[in-house]
Amino acid sequence: MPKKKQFNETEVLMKAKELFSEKGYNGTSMDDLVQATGLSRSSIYDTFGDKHGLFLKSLNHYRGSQQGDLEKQCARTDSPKKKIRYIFDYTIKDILADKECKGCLMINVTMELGAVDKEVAAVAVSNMEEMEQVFSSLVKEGQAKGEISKKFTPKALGRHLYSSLMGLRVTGTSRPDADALREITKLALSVLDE
Amino acid sequence: MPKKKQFNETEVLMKAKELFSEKGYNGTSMDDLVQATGLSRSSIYDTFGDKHGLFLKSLNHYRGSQQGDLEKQCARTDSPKKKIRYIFDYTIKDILADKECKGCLMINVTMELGAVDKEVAAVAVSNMEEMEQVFSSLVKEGQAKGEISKKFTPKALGRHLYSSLMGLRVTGTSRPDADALREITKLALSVLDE
DNA sequence: TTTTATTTGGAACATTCGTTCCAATACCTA
DNA sequence: TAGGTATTGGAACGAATGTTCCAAATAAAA
Repeated sequence: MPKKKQFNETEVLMKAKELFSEKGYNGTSMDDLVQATGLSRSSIYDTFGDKHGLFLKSLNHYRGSQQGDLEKQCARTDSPKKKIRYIFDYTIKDILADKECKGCLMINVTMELGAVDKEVAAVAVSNMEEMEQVFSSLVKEGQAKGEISKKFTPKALGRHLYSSLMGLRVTGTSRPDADALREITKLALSVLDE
Repeated sequence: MPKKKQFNETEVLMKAKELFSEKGYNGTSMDDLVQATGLSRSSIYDTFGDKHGLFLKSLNHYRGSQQGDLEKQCARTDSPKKKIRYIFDYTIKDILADKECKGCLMINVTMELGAVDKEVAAVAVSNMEEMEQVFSSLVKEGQAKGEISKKFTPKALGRHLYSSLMGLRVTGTSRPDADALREITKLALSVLDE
């Protein structure tokens, strides 16, 4: 009996992500969202509750898609060390493909809202810990295989790698220079060698 | 003949910096600024032009004070390598002293506004290049003295160090854990050794 | 003390904000 | 095809936004 929704929720979340990335949370108005998504206020409020609800859904969807990209890169090889390298390489590609320099939604809103929006802060921490865990697991594997130096613990290296990846994104958003980003990656990953 | 200004412009810029850091540019209202600074709208508009003008002055003042802190740390020793270490140590202290987790104004607004505010983007790039230059000069000196490994060029190390410092700030703002930040610093600086 | 230039407080402005509401529409089921 | 339910568009809301304006207050100079 009910009429089906005329839009694809995922597409809406992706368009919202674009807007929030470019203009920030507070810089994006409901009008912007209505225009960009093409649907009406009623539909947005009915589906997502309010602006903050849409934003959080958009943020979580972005997080999921990032994780998907990451797994895709890891699937390209069996070598833990190469997986790490592929993650960094992919991030560089991602930065360079972002012509408007919108940056990474997760980092952007953590910096914009982290101090005042506890929900956002919690998502950021959760994401960070998850990423550190991913890296430290890869390091552990790599060390067992003899690919990665045992000079530092997996935990320390996991933290270092994630922190370096964030630094790369911040640097790359301000100055999307391929050579510089590759150089930074090279040095960040050099602690895995020898 | 003229009546003197009843307030200290620097103090106003510092209070504005606190607000912009905590709530972001778009999240900070003129009302917030009036309340926090204690002066009236007229005085703000007469002195700084408008909200954006006050914001830019506040951002540049913050940049200057950061540079001052940096020089202070460097003055503590003659060793270039130790200067670099002191900069990182001071940054960790700075992060841990920030109980509300407001973060670094420069990074925050670069992430919030970088894509839409060209003036902010330009300040961010200028700051980044200046910092990279500071680091690479220190590296060059350190390499000449034999304190720092010559495995990588000063330019590459300068970029790496600044990027790592940004990563440290992003990580530390979400999770201000002293041990983790020290560990990250240790690995970031390990490329200077041997 | 008087004059004068400047700052100051607070009211007022138009605009934009996020949100709500309702009538009209459109789809699915029977 | 007819009925009923959920979606949809757009008008409308009050609150908050950044900004302007002017009269009153004030400190320095004459």
